[in-house]
Amino acid sequence: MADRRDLNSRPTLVDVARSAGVSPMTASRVLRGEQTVQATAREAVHAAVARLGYIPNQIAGSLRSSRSGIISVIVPTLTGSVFAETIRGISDTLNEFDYQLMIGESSYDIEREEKVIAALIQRRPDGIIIAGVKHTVRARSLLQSAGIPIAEIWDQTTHPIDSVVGFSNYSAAYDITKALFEKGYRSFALATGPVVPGNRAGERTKGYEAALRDHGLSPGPSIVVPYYHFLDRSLEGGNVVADFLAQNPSVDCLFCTNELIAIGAVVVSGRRGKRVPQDVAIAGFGDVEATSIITPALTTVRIRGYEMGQRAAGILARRLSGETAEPEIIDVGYEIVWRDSA
Amino acid sequence: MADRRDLNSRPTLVDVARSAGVSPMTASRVLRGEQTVQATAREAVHAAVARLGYIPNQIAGSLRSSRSGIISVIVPTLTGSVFAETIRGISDTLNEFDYQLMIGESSYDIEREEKVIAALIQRRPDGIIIAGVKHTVRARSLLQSAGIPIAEIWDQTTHPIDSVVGFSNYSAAYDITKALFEKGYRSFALATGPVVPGNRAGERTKGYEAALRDHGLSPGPSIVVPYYHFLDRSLEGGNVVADFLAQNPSVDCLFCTNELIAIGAVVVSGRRGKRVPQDVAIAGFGDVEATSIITPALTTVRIRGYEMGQRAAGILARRLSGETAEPEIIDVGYEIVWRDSA
DNA sequence: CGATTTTTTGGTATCGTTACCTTTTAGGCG
DNA sequence: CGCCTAAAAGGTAACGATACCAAAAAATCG
Repeated sequence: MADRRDLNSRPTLVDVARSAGVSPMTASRVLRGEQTVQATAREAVHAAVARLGYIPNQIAGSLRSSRSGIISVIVPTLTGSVFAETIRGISDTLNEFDYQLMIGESSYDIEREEKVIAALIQRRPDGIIIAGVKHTVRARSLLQSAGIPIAEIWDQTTHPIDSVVGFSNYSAAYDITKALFEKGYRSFALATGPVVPGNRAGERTKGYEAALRDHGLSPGPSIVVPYYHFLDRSLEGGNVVADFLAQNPSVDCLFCTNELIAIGAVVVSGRRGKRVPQDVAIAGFGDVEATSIITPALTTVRIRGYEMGQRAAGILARRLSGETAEPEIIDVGYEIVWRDSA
Repeated sequence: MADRRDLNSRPTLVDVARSAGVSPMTASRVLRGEQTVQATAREAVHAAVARLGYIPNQIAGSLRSSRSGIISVIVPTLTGSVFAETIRGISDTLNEFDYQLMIGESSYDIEREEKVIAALIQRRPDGIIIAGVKHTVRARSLLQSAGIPIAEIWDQTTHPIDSVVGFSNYSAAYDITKALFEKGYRSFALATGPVVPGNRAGERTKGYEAALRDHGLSPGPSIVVPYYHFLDRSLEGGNVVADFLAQNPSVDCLFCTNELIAIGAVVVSGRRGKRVPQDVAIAGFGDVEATSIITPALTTVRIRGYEMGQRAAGILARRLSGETAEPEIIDVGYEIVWRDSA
């Protein structure tokens, strides 16, 4: 006996309508929850749906209505909880509005980001949330001409594509560096992820350097940690930074532009017998959950990752429902959190 | 002046074809990389695409070809790195095959999981990867009748829906408990996430209890930590477990069915002056990155999360390319990792 | 109770691609 | 050089839903 599933494929809305004794349009209205259908017809349709095991084909619906119900999110990485928090914020908010999330990873590389954007736009998302404000020229133009609301997050910029929900990475780095100076540290060093002018690590580095300059210090030694070493099981990033500190024994305060680097540095330094903050103070940037479990606990800049996701998703949802029409620029700020490492 | 974007909307493949002086079918072939098009035509199409800024509408393509290029993934949570590793494995593998990821969160709730499955299936994914083997009846039937390859991961089962890539949570818990017994511990306690018969926490609990029984011990006291406290910034889960340990001072070995609970327990216990493992040994389950940064480092069961994602994605990709037709059952195993906490 | 308005329902065309089949063109060969 | 086969290009219809408009049914009213 032949396989049923191959012969008669999935039922369509037309099958449901026929089985319910109504027109396809009426069935469609019932399934979309329109309130203009008589109770009897409505029940007949629901019964037919159950009887046939009908599952709407949203691809067809999307094509006709040009609404896909998809929001695309592009983040540098899914590793670690830095952006996971943001994605949770987006996801929690979007669930209320029946949008689905489609996630792309740019791997901290704007060329790759461009490819990801191109791939995602072909799926005609109703909106895009993208981490960062630094993109390739073509990526910008792809986003701009997509004709959908865009929210750039995790940064501020004077030239937004559309809406922005972020904070000033420059100011945050400036402020914590200044605060560390005021606390008495004088010999600074920097550990950062790869710097490209305009990216987050770059902005933070500039803020750090400006704060030192404004207080009469020159930027101390610095080290770049590749992103895939930010925090791996082997603590390779931490080792690299600890080596760097060993080579620069006069440094009394290490600022890390990235929380995962700071965590690695604290843990490895501690294991090598360096006392934090007595021998060297360490400050981070980001305040992820893992920060709370290490000893000493990390002095850092708290970033509102979940909130940025939530608000960006809210902006898109409101734009898409027609509730608002204007782009929004939101600064969620940041907060310096003093703990034990500096 | 009216907004251009509203008047002349996006160019379509027909526009590209006209502009290139070929038929839509030829243009379509070029864009899909079919090798049966003459070089001159191919170049003309590419030129037209660039000229018009054409972006393919994959929704239309999907409808016609009934291939969406989407793989749906359903995980209990995006929080923490437990499933993030798996998602990375999936994402890395899928990128090679031009599939996009669509992620749903079930929040450790099979009723919610059912809703998520229903929502995702309407988008007609080409395959589904789902964490866990315990589903509602309707969820199972939805998955089964979807007519697409399914991979259940993170578990083993005697009644797979289709393919399975996992390990035996029961055996893993049994083995580590037995090993702890052999190390000399005699007074056990359990900290677990919510247990539902058949879920991962339940299987691990059963393995733990069976091992104790087989060695002549009765299961000691136990405590359930709600999943949203697994590891939050406030270490609430850790506090709850530390309180529990304080009330049960005779316990010499705590087994946690969840790595995040174990991390919280180790950190909070340490801060409260309890010596681990001298006063109480603690063992975890999962071996996430955060495990490597706490003191004492955690004795645990290493789970191959990344590998499970990779292999599940590989299975689907091979099924979809027609390379294989049969479901695969893969046991990726596990490994007991002795560190300092037990 | 008939005319008019309002509410429900239905018919038709269409979204933008690609499957499938046919026609045209190029290539191979005695 | 013509015939036959293979390769390339094109025409048409269809995927399954919904937008839009028209028709039918029900409700309202003088």
